[in-house]
Amino acid sequence: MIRTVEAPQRTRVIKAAAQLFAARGFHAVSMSDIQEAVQLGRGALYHHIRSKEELLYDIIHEYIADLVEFGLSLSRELDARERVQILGRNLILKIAANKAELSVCFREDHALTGPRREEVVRLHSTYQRIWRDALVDGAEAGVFRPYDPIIWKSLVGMYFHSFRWIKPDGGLSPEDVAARLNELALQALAPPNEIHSLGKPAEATVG
Amino acid sequence: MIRTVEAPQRTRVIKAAAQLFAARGFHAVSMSDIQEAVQLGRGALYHHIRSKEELLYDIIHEYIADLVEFGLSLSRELDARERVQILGRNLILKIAANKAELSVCFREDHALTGPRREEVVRLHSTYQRIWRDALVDGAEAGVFRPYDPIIWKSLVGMYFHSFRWIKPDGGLSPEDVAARLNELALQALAPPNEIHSLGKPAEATVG
DNA sequence: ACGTGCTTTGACCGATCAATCGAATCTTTT
DNA sequence: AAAAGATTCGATTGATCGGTCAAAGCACGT
Repeated sequence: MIRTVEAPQRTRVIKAAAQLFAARGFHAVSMSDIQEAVQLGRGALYHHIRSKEELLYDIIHEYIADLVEFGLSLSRELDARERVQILGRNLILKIAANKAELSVCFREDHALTGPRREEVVRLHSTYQRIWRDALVDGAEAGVFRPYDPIIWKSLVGMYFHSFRWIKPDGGLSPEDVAARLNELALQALAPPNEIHSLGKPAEATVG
Repeated sequence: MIRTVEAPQRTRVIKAAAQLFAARGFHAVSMSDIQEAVQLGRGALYHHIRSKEELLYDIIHEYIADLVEFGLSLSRELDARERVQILGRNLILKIAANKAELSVCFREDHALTGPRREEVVRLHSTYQRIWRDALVDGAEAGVFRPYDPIIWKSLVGMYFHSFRWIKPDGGLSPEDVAARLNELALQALAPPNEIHSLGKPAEATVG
């Protein structure tokens, strides 16, 4: 058989597993399901991964680490409103582009145990702190309402939750979805009883 | 042994199962775990329930049906802003009062199969439609920005997501949490470039 | 004392789980 | 062509899964 530059098996396994985990949940997917999806024997499958849980860890870690990396690369010099828009746009585009993987990130993280779980929890809170910093800075600059942890959790949750209903190839492009969510968030964040133009949509690129 | 009016075993089983399902996820909890939690033998446990999945269904159905019932009881004559506040308050209070059960409602519904799954999906979309109607009515009345399904999904998702971080007995009372979320939502919903007083917090009681 | 009906027990069932292993096969290098 | 390394296979392991069953325990009315 002619070997084209097809994706290495390990990548195939990870991608197939992510789809299955997202659709049915980690514990509802058996290794036999995965082996059937990638058309490999039992031994071949375990030649590419160490265990079922590590397979889950690899999926989750890769994508959360990616979000964190992007967030940390943002300069705190930027206007808080712009920062929120850039963060929001990046998050929504990532979710739309890798729906299964990020669904797993947000829904199946509790299936991890021990050090793997701790590491993911750490990354998760690091990412949320990035958002929190933007809200705090914006409050101090007077462009956002006073910082409130409830608002913080709610707003981030609103973005996160989009993995449940986003249709990557639906009528509305992910760019549009991100823009509308950002507009909603910025209006919600504005100091009460104050009008201010919402500022042009962020033009920053997403890694 | 003196038989006081202790909760019937079935209720104990359902409550314990809800805690376990919420903490670890449906498929990660074995019947042995539940039997250990309620201190019953295998047979006694199955004397009170029909199957593991029906146990999950009972938990989910009861609480979603409760939300739907409350929502349907709301008169469409009410001002849309007030309706959103009443719906939001009811939802948050229910989540705070029954965190485990509602976490299961929102996170473990995909573990159901067949007709049970369909029924829960039906209830779920009925409840979301109640919210949608409020947004549509508010838009027509001019008190909300034009209706947009993305805003609809995002707002409802924001309320839903609170089950992840709410602490029922934390420093902030569920009433306060609901009030703040409602204020955030109403400001987000207001027509852009318009000031208007947000209206007094709803005083309606919650069933 | 006796029977009746609800509740509990724990051994037990077949199915399925994640993971292992030695051997076979294919690819690449020498 | 021969050796070396990477990849695949599928039978197999022991543990655990959800669920069943016949028999026993128990409270209570008669």
